[in-house]
Amino acid sequence: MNTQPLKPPESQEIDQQIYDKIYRAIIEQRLVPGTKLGEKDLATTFGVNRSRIRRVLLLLSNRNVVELRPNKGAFVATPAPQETRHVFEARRSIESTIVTRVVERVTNEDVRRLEQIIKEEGENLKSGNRHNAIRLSGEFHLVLAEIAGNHVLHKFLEELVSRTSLIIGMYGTNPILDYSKDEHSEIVEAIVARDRNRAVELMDVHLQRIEELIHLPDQTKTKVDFSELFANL
Amino acid sequence: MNTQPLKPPESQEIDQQIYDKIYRAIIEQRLVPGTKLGEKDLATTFGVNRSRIRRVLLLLSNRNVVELRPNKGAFVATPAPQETRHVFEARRSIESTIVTRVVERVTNEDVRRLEQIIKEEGENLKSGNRHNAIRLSGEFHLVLAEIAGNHVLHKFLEELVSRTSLIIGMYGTNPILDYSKDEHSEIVEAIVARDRNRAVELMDVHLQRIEELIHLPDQTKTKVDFSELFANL
DNA sequence: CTCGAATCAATTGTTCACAATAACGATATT
DNA sequence: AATATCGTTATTGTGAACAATTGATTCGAG
Repeated sequence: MNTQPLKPPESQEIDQQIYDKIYRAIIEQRLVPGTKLGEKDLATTFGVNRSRIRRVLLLLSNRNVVELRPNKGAFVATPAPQETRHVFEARRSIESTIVTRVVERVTNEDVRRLEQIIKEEGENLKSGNRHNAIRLSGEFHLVLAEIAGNHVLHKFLEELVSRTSLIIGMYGTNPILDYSKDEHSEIVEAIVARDRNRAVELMDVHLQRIEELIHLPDQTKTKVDFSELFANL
Repeated sequence: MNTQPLKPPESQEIDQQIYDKIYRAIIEQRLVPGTKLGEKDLATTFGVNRSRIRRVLLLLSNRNVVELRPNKGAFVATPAPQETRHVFEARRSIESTIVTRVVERVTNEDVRRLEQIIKEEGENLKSGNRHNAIRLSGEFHLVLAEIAGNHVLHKFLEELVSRTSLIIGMYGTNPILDYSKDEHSEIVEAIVARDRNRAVELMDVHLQRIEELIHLPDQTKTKVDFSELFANL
């Protein structure tokens, strides 16, 4: 299958491959928030020049997956607790539109694809393969965006899903994934039934439930403002 | 006012300034879609190294404001006609949420700010300063996003507004700007009256009207698929 | 022993020269 | 006259050397 000519990969494609690998490692939580991403290390492991890595890290930071601290290097992003509200509000806004379009456009083939993902979600969860389970639970939402047929919303949701994954990695509680599979099933049911209102409502509730299971850190511990604290001492 | 120490600007800030200047020139339609952005030219005009320009152009392309064609260089993005639907659907989705939040949170100070923008819109339109009028009509929407207080949605809308500007630059018809000022006024009225439904509806209609005034090119002329055309000849 | 300064190693950031590619134009060929 | 071929020039892309910054360690003074 297409062995002989083997055109040399375009420079852009190499970048994309490296980008995807780092991106995936992060959203699968193989790389936890705060992990340092040294340029030299990455360059040697991917067998490329350092400048290529820098370019990829710049783009990842532009999508809030990586944090670039000047003169310190790149780190897996550590989203602030306050971002949670914003990310989930944005998701509810965008995914409500997506679900609406999906109900209008979905084909039998699409439904099969969604059900396949849900099935794999269950399998990976049961077998304890958390990395795959996490990725698949995000994948479900992204496939919906694909079916909706709006590239712009798809791209936005991609960013939101990855940020959600980081937030869960930092503040998430365990059972978040446990219910996802069933809730995804319900959503697909409503879609198949062409019940727009129910599908949108279920998606909304689904996202709300996840947000509620995020355990924001105790403000008293983390958000100490020293300048104010020591002002009168 | 803070003249003496004059700390040397951080490297990141220089990048940001250059980014902003190019970005602004594009959304104000001083640089029309398709214009070539030569690295050397930009580097000399901004008095910086070429690598800095490359970095900025990479980020601009990542936001769909600039198009990077390999080995050819950077060009002001030329959005495809099909993108129009996607961009406007995304805008309606996001801005409906934004308006909802604004109705809940708006202060008198905010209202004054919005009215100021609308006033300037009118002035610049009347005096024929199209560049400023364009920027301000986008600014109105971005200030709403600010008032809504959601950084994520604000960032998304920033990208959508700039893409809208490019689309209008390519396919827009003249009277698009003429009604904007009045429609913005109506929206603010509804916001002040805390009438959520009306505000959302007005925003929706406003965006729909703009989309309708975009004159997509005649498919018969542009979208000639030669491979299909000559298949049986 | 504690604190602080100085040195050193490692990493990030910048610059610049060179390689690769595309664009252009002139000349040659049919 | 239209097209092809070749060489020249200009522009983009890459890599490696160099500079700057961080932070870790050592050493010495109090």
